[in-house]
Amino acid sequence: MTQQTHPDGPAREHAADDGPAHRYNAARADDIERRWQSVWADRGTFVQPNPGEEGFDASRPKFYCLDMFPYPSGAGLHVGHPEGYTATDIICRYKKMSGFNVLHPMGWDAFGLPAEQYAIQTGVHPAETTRTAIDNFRRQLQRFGFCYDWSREFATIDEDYYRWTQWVFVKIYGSWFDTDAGEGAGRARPIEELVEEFESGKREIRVNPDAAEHDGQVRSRRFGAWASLSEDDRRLVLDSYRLAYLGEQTVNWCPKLGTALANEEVIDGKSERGGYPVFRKPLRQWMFRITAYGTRLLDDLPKLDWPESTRTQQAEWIGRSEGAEVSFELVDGPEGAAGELLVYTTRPDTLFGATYMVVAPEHPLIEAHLSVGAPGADAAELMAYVTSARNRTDVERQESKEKTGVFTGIEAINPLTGDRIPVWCSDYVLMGYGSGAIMAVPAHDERDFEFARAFGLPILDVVLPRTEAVIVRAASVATPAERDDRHWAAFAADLLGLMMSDDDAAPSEFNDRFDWALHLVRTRRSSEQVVAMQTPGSPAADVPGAVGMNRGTTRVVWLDALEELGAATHAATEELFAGRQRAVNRGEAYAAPGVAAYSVRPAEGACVALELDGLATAEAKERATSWLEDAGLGRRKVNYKLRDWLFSRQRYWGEPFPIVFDENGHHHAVSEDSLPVALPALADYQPVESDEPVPLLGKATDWVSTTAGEAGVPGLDETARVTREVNTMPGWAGSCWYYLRYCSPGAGDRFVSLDSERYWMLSPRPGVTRDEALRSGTFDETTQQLGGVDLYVGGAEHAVLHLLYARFWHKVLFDLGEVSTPEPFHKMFHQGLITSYAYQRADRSLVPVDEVEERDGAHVEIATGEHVTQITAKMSKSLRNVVNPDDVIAEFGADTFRLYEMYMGPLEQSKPWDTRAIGGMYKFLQRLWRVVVDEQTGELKIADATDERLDRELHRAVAKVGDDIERLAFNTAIAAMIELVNSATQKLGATGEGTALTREQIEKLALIACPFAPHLAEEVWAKLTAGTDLDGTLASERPWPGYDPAKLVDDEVEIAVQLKGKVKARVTVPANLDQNALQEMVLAMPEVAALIDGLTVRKVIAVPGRLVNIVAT
RNA sequence: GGGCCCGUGGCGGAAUUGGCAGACGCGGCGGAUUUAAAAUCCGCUUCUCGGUGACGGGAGUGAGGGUUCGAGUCCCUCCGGGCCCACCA
Repeated sequence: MTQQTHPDGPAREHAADDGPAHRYNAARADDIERRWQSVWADRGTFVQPNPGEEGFDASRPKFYCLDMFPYPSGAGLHVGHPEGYTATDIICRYKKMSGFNVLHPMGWDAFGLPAEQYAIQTGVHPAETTRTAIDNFRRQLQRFGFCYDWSREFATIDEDYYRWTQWVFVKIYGSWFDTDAGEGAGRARPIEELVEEFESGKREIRVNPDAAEHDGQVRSRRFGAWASLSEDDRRLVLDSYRLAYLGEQTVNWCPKLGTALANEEVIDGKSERGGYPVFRKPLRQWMFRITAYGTRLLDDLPKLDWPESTRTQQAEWIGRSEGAEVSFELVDGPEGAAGELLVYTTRPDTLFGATYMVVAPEHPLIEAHLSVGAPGADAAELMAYVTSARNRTDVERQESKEKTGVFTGIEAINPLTGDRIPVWCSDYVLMGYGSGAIMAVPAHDERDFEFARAFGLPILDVVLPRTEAVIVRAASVATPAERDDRHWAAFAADLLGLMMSDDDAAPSEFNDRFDWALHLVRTRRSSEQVVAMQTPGSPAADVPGAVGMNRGTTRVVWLDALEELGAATHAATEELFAGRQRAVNRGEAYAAPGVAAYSVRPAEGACVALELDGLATAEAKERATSWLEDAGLGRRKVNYKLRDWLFSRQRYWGEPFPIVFDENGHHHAVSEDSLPVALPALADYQPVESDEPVPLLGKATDWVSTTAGEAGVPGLDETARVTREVNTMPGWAGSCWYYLRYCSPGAGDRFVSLDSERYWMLSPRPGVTRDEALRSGTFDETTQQLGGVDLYVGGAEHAVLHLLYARFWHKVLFDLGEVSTPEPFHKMFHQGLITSYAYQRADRSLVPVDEVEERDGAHVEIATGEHVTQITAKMSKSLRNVVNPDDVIAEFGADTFRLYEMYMGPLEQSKPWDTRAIGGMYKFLQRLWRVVVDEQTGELKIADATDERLDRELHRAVAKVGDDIERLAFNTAIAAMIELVNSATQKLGATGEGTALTREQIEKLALIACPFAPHLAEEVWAKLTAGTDLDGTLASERPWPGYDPAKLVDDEVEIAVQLKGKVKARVTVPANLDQNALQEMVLAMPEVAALIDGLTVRKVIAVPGRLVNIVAT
């Protein structure tokens, strides 16, 4: 007998059994669920009025709970969608029952590449396929009985919505980032204010020095009075400040998708969508100056209640680093080019060791140099290298980390050593970061080291590794006893351990720190920081006098030190004792006594001497930077990995830009009241696969070519010919602000109504009244919270995409006074992935689930009989383990589905789908039903008398379910209800015909079950209240039930009696005993006395309610 | 290569603050009911040793060590798995 075990195996028969007339089964569930869903819809149960609207209750606190709105695809909902949606549904229902005004909306993220790709495949217009998909998604979501306020539904493709998306773009376009405003952190201001500052002379007229799209030459240009400037010059300056600008930059170009992509959309050098190759290509595109917000996006992260991993990911993506920009003088630089090469470094302290320089293939210096024939280099070779680097995809660039490069023929001068150093060209330097050029310090940078080794460039040590530094120093101070062969290793290792510890008490200067460590080692004081190494068998234990740090570094330090001092280098140690010098690389020598972290060579020809000897890295960096600034050779600089956000796509299915170009090619924003710029209905939306961007909207020639009057461009003559921008916005645009629109989806005069936005987004926090929060502006100093959506649930895959983009838009809107909070999402939660079982052969290849069966408890591939191992994998078509929610609902009902997904495990964890386990939840609901409903008659089964034990369990369940919902632990909440129902079932007796719960108890049970299985709960509630005062009320509208705290504690508790930590007995004692009384009572008990008979009691630990631990020997 | 997270029965998981490990569910085994089956209800189900049995002994949260009266939980090392980032100077 074999058994199918794969998840989507044959339908389970028990789900469709006949049974008694009123049994809870799939047919009944279907009937109940559809009936209550239409009742909720008809009554508008989950319609939440806004402030000022009829039915709005201002006395209630608010709760804004947001789901990531889905991207409606043709495939319909998969089982991952309802996981997060059920979780928020439970919370919202609970919050509503607990007296909150709950905003819980749903809508559709409907513009974007996949819909367009799908349309191209099927030949059906994306507008049509998307609408069909939305209808299907809505039907599926409504079948779950989710408590969305459907009156707030919208799709990002609605003209009424994207009109405002375009409006936000115009706002950002019309803004600049004033780095001096906003208490030093910077703030967006309207561009008109910048013009005023230029006109009045308050601000020097020059190109924005932080603008990534301009090189140093443009940046250093000087301009005359504003009134005297040409239109082109004014635009050059203003555009360099605009937060949305047209910039020629090296971008990610994906020929297969026929569009450019943002950095965030490129993963491992391939497009996030489709996995197609991506090239670097200079293109003129719409960009957002998100880099201007780098500091604020980073600084506000710790104030958010977000998963640590997501905050870390964003912080790393923003990638702030502090360093210096250093100018290197070029020897015989190309004509016309500035005679300097600017680099960015985080280690200005290693400037002594810069033995060559590298520029990116796209660096302007190369272009200029080639244009004059690249003297000093093989011009053909250089040209070939630059060309091939450009034609390589990112994948190809990353495939081999082997360093390639060409000497440019140019030389520069190291300002500290005065050495002439060569300038190379290599693609390991990226044009997009820093200045696209580096000073190479091969001794202390792994990449520079590899490059230097590959091309035979000099390597010069300038930072003495800590370990070496300590050992060298130790050798110079060691007493004869310490130099004793047996003690030397221990002595040096102890010093190392202390030097490398992160102890706060340790001095920061290398020399002081060394003395501190030396003192501790010599006095052998067992302070809190220093504990003896007690590991038997460890190397330390064999070394006399060993002292180690009880820290993570101990063992590492030890092994390092022993290796350092062991067989390999013992001879070198001997040399140190002899006071001989230690050679390093090119024959440079460290001074023997007093050697510390740094070794400095005299700076031949340098104007000022830079002394770094003995400094720790942080201090050396600081001193080097100051020196550079004093010498006029560089400046302090903060850099970000974050690049400006490429915002245009050459595709059809997206929001058109509200931008036109006049006959001079100047861009103009469309006026607010001319919005929306409607997407033209293109019949031919086939993309053109090309090496050059061919925006599809170009095909709509009538639409593209229009007049200023037609397009609604203020400041131009009505009849002036203008051309529309033919790029479209990326799929992210609509999701950047949808959570705001939900606050007032119908608002016609504003993107969101002021009052609604303030109410739903600016939450009063615990201890702060709403009025106080409003008065204090936006930031709540007391709780350090920034307001925003109270709970946002969605996948972790958006950590650096949607969640970063939305924060950026929100901050701009905040700066402009359009929204009241600096952050959009206060609390973020990621639901885990729902995976599925799959099977793996011995060679790790995968087998689809339907080709595997279970024989004698082992999984076997049917075709070959080969044993396979069960693993978990992402659901995929090829593994044939995708589960369709519609099928599951048809077989068990939505309540069972909801319960099952919530019961699988912690919400944030990824969990495998197990079709067999669904039956468990189905049976639970059947039992719950049977406990209160007579399966023969359909009448309620109401007990006359309260069973005290059962009542305690009920109160406990009420308390636990409420607590567990608050902390999003739905699995344990459900377990508590199962336990209660199981107890009640037992009370029914063997025949199942008895009664278990009183009317009041059934009420409570129905109410706590309501957030989880709302349809079943309503049905029970309706039966219960028929003919009473509450007739016609809904369970969903009732308050969350209370419980009696007195019923949570028992009079007596069973505690464990431990003897030396081992449980030896269990005794029952009164629950209210304090520690002393408990100890006395337990020790006096005969069974305990027997335990300790003949032993001496050394110590007794009594923990009331838990245990008594007796230490006796 | 770097960062983050996780290892608990045959499986999913529970143990909220360092205090009786394995709640609850799946699967499995046994029983009641039934002409029979399904469904339902009840019981058992970490491993191991001893005992016909009620029961008793021992071990046990990836491995090893540490702190503690007491460790799944805290610290260290190692092993295994997952996720994210990845030439960012």
